[in-house]
Amino acid sequence: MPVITLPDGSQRSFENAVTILNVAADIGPGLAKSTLAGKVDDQIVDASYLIEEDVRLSIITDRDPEGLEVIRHSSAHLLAQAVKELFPEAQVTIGPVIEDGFYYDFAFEQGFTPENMAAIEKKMAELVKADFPITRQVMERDEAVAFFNGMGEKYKAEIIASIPEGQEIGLYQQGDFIDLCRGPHVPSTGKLKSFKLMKLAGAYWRGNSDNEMLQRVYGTAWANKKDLKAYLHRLEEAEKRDHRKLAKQHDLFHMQEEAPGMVFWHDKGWAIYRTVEAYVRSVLEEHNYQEVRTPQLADRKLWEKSGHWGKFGDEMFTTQSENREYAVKPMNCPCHVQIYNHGLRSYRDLPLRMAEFGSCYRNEPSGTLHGLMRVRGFTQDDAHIFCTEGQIQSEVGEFIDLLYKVYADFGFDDVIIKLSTRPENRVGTDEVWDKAEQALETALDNKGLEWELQPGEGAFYGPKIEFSLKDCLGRVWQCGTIQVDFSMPGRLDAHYIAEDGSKQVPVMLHRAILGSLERFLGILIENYAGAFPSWLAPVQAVIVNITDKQSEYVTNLQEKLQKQGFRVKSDLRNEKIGFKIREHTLQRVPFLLVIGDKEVAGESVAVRTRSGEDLGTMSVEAFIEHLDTDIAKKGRTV
RNA sequence: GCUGGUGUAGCUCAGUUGGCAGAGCAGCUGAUUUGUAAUCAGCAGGUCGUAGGUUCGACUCCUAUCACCAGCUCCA
Repeated sequence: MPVITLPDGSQRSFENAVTILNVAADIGPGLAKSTLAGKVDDQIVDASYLIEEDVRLSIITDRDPEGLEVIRHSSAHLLAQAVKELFPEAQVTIGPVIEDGFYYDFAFEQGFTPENMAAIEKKMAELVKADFPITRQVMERDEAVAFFNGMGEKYKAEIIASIPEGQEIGLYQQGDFIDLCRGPHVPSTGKLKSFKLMKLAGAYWRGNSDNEMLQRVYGTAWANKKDLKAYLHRLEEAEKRDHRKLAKQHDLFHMQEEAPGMVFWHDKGWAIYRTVEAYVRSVLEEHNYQEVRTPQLADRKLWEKSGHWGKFGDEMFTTQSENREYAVKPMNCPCHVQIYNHGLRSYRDLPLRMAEFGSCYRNEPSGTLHGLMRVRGFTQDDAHIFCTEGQIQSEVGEFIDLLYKVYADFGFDDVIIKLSTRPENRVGTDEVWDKAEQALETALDNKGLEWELQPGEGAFYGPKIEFSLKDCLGRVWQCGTIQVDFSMPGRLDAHYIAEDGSKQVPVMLHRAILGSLERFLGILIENYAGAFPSWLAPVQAVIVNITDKQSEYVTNLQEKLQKQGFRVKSDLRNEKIGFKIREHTLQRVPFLLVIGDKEVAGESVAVRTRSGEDLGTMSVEAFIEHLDTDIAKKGRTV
């Protein structure tokens, strides 16, 4: 005689065991109709789940986040059912829920075409209309393996075979389609109404590139048509912020076939780049970094000694001259050690912070190139801190503070932090790794930051913290990093004389705040959708005349502002004022200074912002003050 | 690198069954001297990514290749 406690604290008791659907029906027919699943003592289960004891229960409908998750999960199954009906020879594998949707991987030799996708989507709609009940049954593991093998579903059988022995296997059936699944699912296919197949892609079986490639179908699914439409609209809006699109519209940079993965910066894009670089340089000076410059090419022997050749040789560009083989530098660290090694270092010199806007080239696989985000030629705001083991903790702490200050200046506060720890293949003793990992972890925790652990993802020489930002479509790109390195200083013979006169090997911290300037600019462009705050804007103001009569005043004013260091252009074209305003507003110039006879007479400017706001007529000095204040704010939102 | 898709004017995109390569915007020329998001008229603009092939004839069909796009793998 179960007593069921509902979220509002009310209780219902039943004579016999009841399903969640029964309880919902007992509360009201409307609720029963919209019931998708239930949460029994914090565990999400099917609506058909039989309650036999006293429990706490929440009914889950499409209004609950958990309900949406169930919808997406069931949508993946619906997709699989549709595929199996249209292409019986395709084998099912896995179909998880992801952000905003789901996907399902199929083993299907001939591959799907876009036309197939349309047919599959149509079939899914038919299956929804048929409203098949979705039922759960349980099998023993070995029985389930035999069952799926019997159907020719060898991938499913393989998945089940990897589940620990003796465990029960949950199977879900809808129509003739049966799939292994931990569930839960919606009660029937008719509950799935707002979905859309989005894209088709290859994906390796079990995420391993040594395995065969499966066909992955991505879809999105929502509680209702309105949410689906809103999502598609959101996607469209996000795509308008794509930095590659904005680069064309705002004439920032371009790339072309002859130099894949390399950037041709146009003057407006380069103006932003230069501002960013100058800003970072000033920050480095404030924080006692020395700036250096090292060669683009170095003899292969250096890279062999540093370990790069052995591990990353495939991704290095090489060239030769007079029987010597050179490699274009993919990283700056070996070169920085060469500067460190020039002369005898004392413990008094440590920590020694050596920075470079290091121009690097890496021959990245063609399929990984992506606008400014993943390129072959890039510049890092790289630095290496040579220090003692005892200094690691404070150096890492200081770096994190610095990074957050810089990110805030650029208007970023949503930073994704990951800590990657010791991989299987590594150098150094466990004690040293313990210390290094502990140092990074403690530094993060001391700042009260939230971070995700990535076990085994560290570099072979030491653990690392990654700081990532998202692009317009929510894709995550690593920007900043700090890595502890116990290996390279020793390999490259770096030493210092300790307090007791002994010769010691320093620890090296690899660190970058922005990461690659190219990638960071890509993120910046998308973050601001091309409307840069005035400290970054390639053109901070455009002066426009109403008629030819004001040309001289405009030219003089432009010169005056340029002399004060502002990036100012004038537009003297014989066009109507509305036309000019439209053009410069679309170019997202922060301020437009309109000059007519009145302004000439009053030695003033009429100021209009790119958002269409009219700041009125003011003296030139007042505008300069306004612009100065705006620039000083940088990208900070508070 | 792998799977799928896409490549036509500076940009955004049409181009039927294989039969003379199109539009809008931008550009140029002229008129217009204009007060806060598009003034009007005219003129130009192309080896249809590249290389082969099929065909009387290829932007269109086939093969290869390069680049780009989405995803996977990778990312020191």
